[in-house]
Amino acid sequence: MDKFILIDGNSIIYRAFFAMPPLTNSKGLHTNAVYGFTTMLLRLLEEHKPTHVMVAFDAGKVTFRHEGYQEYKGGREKTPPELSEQFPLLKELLRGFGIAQFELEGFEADDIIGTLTKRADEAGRQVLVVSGDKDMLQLASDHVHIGLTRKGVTDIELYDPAQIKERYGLTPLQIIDLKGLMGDTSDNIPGIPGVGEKTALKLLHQFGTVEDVLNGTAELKGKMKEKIEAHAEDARMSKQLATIHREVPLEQTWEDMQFAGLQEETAGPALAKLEFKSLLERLNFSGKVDAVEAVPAAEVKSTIATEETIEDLFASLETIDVIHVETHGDNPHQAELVGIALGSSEEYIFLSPELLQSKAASSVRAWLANSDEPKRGYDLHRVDLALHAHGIEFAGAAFDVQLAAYLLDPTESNQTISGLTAKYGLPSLVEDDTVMGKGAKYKVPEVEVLGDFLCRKAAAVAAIIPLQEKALESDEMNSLFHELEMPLSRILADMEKQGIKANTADLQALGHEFEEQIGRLMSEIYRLSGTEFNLNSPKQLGEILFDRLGLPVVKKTKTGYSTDAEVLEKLAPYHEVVQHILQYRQLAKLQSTYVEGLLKEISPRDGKVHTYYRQTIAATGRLSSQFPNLQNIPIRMEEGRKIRKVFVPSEPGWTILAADYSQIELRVLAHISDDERLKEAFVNDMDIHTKTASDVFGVKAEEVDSDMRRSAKAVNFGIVYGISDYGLSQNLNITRKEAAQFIDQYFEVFQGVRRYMDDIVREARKDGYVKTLLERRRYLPEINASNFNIRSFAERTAMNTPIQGTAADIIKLAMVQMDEALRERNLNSRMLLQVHDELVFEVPADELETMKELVPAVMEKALELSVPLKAEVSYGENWYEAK
DNA sequence: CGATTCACG
DNA sequence: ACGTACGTGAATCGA
Repeated sequence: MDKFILIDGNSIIYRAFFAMPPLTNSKGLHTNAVYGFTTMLLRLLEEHKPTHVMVAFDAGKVTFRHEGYQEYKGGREKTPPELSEQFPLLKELLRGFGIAQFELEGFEADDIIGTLTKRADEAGRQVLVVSGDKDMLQLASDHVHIGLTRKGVTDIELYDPAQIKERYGLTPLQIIDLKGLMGDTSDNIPGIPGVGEKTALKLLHQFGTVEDVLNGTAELKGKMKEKIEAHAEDARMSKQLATIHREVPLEQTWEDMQFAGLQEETAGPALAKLEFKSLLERLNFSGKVDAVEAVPAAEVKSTIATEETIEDLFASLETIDVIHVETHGDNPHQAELVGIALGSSEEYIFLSPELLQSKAASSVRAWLANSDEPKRGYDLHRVDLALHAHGIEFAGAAFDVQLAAYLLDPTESNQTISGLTAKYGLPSLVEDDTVMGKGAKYKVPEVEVLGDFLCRKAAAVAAIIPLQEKALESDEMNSLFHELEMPLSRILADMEKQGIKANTADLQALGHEFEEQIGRLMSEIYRLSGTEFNLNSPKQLGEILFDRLGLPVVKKTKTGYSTDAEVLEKLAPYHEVVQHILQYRQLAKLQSTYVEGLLKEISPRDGKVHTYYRQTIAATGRLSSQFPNLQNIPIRMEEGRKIRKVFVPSEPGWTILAADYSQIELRVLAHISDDERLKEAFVNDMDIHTKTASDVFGVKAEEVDSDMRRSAKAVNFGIVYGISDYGLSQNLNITRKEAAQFIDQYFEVFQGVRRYMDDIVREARKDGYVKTLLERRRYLPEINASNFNIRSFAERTAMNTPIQGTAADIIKLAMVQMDEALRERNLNSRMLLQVHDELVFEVPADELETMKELVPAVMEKALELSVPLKAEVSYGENWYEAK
């Protein structure tokens, strides 16, 4: 016999949300309510083995109930965004489960269920209704049983008419009268004030219905009588509101609810996507996305090559397009090679580093170096550098799984191969740590284990690729990936291998200068504070300044007194020592990070520093630089700027040439906001801060003084960062109110910018992500957070990311085009560094004139915007001179 | 290993 | 009322 289960979706997900502790997936999406719902659902399916299941949802904001009573559900708190974002997740999961979902514009879930149960009564079908709402009891009959959640969601109490009688002494229909008298605060149904469940039950036992109670008030006396007579109309209306509508125009039929049991192929991926690992296990589902495409780990064929077998093995592989090179060590220029696996789909061979270096593997090395042999793998940029460091050339990177993962979600922190197999529901991979250990315990296992492990990694990469290709296609990032990031990855590797020459002797000399000054400052500070202590310890410094010297506390940190530069500036007038501490801090930073730090990074082999650009870190699409960081070499302060003198050309007679974009972020903003005033400023190549000041303060450009320009500059920065009055007030040291006025005036003038800021936040709320001009995306799961701070942060990010990210897109384009231009013209000049809006080259004397024109020209036409891009070029004997 | 500070765009 | 400007990496201290 058929068994039907009808679930009140809204009611249950609400219950689940408040019953479950907070739970978020790796993307930051809340999943606790869906989780609670799912556990309840699975239990129902197991216990009742239904043949038909349906989940009903409310649809539309205004229901017919509002027509008679505007305040219906009025007092109710707005659905928390942490819950709202779970509705789409639940609906997708139900699709994966093959469970019908009904909704009807203008009606609530209980009306749909009311209608279906009436039909069930008429047709004699056995139905179970599941809800968290007691109102549902009014639907009970011999055919219709009601399951109400009890504490939490998985515990369900079943009611038939007999049990309702036992519990309340009422018939199912009298449940409506009960609510008519009591009301319901959660739905803003008034009822009769002062009448709770006890009184209402007594009245109903005595009279029967609301109408009978109202007609029979003569039999009552005292306060009770007065209250009921005064609120008779409320009671009638409340009863009406509590009555479930049982005749809605529902087109779906019983057939539409058929449930054939959970299918692993669809339910598994749905659960995997939500990261409900415990439920996958409970159901014994692997959670793989597609049984056909997935490579069962057990089927990977791995062969360990030896000097004797490598030639034959290599030749016997039909196609080789996947490689996995395992390296060890953070700095790819110094990384050890652990092993290499190559092959395709399910068949791989493994080579030890020794074998790869040996004469026997020369054809493998030739294949690696051949750019016409496309290679797909994980973090090929690192592979390229690590192999290069061991004298093995690498070319032909065609698909980098890490880079694709970064584009698909640049904030994903676990972009490892095993993280990706989990994300895509592929057969799981043993963690690196498990096989090799980590930190001091790191140990390469014996070759059989290692070879098998690396071949499995390669097979996992092969399985991930088609899924990423699909995702890149649907997110419209094919061109960004294949035409920008992949080519750039090779260019970065070239720049890093090339390196930039650093003059060790000059750097050491500078270090001696700093050393001397630091020594003087230290003794002076100790003398003035009357004691010796560890100046590098903010904790000890705080004790000296605030406890011993009694200076006023300006700001505190989580752990104690704050002693940062901003605080010290404010303390300077109180005590002579503070100025010295500021100077000490500055020099100590230069000494430890830029002199000592840089000296450690100069390669003894070629006297150069080889940084490593990370292409998959910054959430906005920027690069970052490590070992050493060459994107934060001092420039703002003269003492620090001297560090730049040690960066020199690597060939005698050559020149360092640098070109930087002028105001690229504000130009990007002018383009994407389409603000007429801002565009006009750039079309006419005006000084943007002066222009902003003159517009905002309403004075002529000539009348803008340095203070006004400074304020305007701060506002422009604020705009790019996603402005807030608080941030601006901090920066300009003015009150929040004044800052707010500034911002208002700015938006009054630059109305297109205001519109952009409003639109982009709205877009982020709607889509859950923002995009750059080249379709790079960044998800902002916190854009709907209820916490003000968290939400505000996401809103500023929504405003800033398209600007910073598009600027990053543009300079990356310029780098790819610059690389082509150098090749086309057979130039020997080399691109060495990128510093977000600046490119640094070394240029032979006979190419200087060409490069002075070429570099800015390429940068300026990298991407056409509605305003011109401007690049300014300079050159000299070292990086300091190229200013 | 987290917190603090500070260098850059 | 809420209390942060956006994006990074490196050095140092101290639990």
